[in-house]
Amino acid sequence: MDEGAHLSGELSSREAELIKARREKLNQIISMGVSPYASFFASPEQIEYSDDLQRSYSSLQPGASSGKKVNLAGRIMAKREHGKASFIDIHDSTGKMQLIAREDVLGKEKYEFLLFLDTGDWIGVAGEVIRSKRGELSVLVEFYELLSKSLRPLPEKWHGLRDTEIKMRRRYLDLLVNAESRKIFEKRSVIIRSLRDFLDSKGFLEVETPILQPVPGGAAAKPFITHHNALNMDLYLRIAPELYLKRLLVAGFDKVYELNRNFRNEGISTKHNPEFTMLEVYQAFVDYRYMAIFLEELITTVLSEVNGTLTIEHPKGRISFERPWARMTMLEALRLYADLDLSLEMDLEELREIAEAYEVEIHPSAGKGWIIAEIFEKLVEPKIIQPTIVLDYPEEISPLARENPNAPGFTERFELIATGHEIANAFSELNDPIDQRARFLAQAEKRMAGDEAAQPLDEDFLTALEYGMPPAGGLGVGIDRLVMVATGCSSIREVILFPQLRRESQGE
RNA sequence: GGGCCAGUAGCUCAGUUGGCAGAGCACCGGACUUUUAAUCCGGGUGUCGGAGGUUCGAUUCCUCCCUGGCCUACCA
Repeated sequence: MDEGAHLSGELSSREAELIKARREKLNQIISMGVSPYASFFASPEQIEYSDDLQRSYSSLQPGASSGKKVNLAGRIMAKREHGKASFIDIHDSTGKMQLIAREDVLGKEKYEFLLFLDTGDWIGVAGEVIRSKRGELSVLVEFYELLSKSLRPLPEKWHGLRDTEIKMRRRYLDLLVNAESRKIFEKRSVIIRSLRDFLDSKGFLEVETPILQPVPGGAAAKPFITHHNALNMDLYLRIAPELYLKRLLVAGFDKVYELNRNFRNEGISTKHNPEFTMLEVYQAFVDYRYMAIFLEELITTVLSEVNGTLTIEHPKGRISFERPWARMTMLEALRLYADLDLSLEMDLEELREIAEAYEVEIHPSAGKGWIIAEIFEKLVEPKIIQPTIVLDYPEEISPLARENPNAPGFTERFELIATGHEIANAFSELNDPIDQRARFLAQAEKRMAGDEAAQPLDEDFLTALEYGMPPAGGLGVGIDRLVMVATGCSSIREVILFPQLRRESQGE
């Protein structure tokens, strides 16, 4: 026995008793010759949804009968027994519908069997749409069929399921009883559909590139490693699809995107899940300034569609995504938010001291650009609550971005920061194969110096670049983060259906 | 990795300055033909996260462990 007993299958006596009672009912049902797991109830087009019924019969008066017979299927969520007439709430995917069961309609035997069923059981019913005397739209049950017997008790109906551990480990229970949780994932679906619609309407091609990559590139992160037996080679779960999408630019696709799952073998937190969803978009012949406008349009379109407004009530305050968003360079942001005047002209030592003074830890191999970015991330990023385009990231930490001709040592790169987090990242893509090789070699030096996340040289990618990649803007949007912003959630686990958790302890 | 907080019935939560463990919902039995957190009557179902320790006695105090949350670090 261990702390996870209630989750890991060993049962305390109370739970065992509840389950035992339901199993006994199950046996009783079987012995009556009734299938507890019927294969089907009706064809899909014959089954109504509860919210459709609510709309269609909105004018039906209390106490009135519609004369219309419908089929409905759902899960029993509540029973109110009143002797010879009872009320049963069932939930389908769209919401709740009340069933009215009457002994004089069903006959004694069928009536009693219906009430013998438990909350959690799935049933299909047929009957007339009526409105009860108290005004609740209902189906007067004339026929029903048990579709699936539930063998475990549901969480409480009024408070729902609060325990965050059970919510995440048994997300189906959370979604089953907590409408707010369901709403988050419905919104997530709307967001993703809206992103696709937007990109498709702009003529982008949706593509799929390898998740198993021989060289994990396109971002600075530690990868998961796996092995292909037949080829006898190690492969990496991608940390980003970037280098493959750029190969497609070389190929001549000038507008491509991939909604992709990335995998990074790093810490788990309220902002990090080992696998997360990213949208990457590449468009030829544009630069990062264009991508900033593109991003504004993309995000505002999606937010309007999902929320009907560009204002979001967030734990960190009211956020407005009205355009145009603030724009500033990283150095300007450091001046504005941290009152720090930094530049690449300063000595490395001086920058190190400033970092130390603000308790910003830096990697021993970090150069000036990296240190400036570190200071920005620790001191400034959390303070940027309203959407802000932060421009010109140091070249040292941007090995795939084009250098900014107006700001030596910096690149044409921006991130969208909001609610104190990075939401999106974009640059004018580096398409010079000679420069790209040099950047990779600089990364290799960092790797030698102990920076595990430094980007490895991808010879095959360089070969592609040598054939000629058109100038292009690239954009990555963290979809989980975007959903967090759109739904006002402050933990990434709330917007991922099955977030990664520690394995349940097996006990001692 | 470090700090703080939490874990009590199937669920949501009280509580015990160390002395037989509590409520609501759910569940079981009964009444009820219009309820909707139905109501009424009766029933408490538990290894108080786990293992040790202190004690006449530990769910309560101590130590360690497990799991989760928040903060922090890491994730440039």
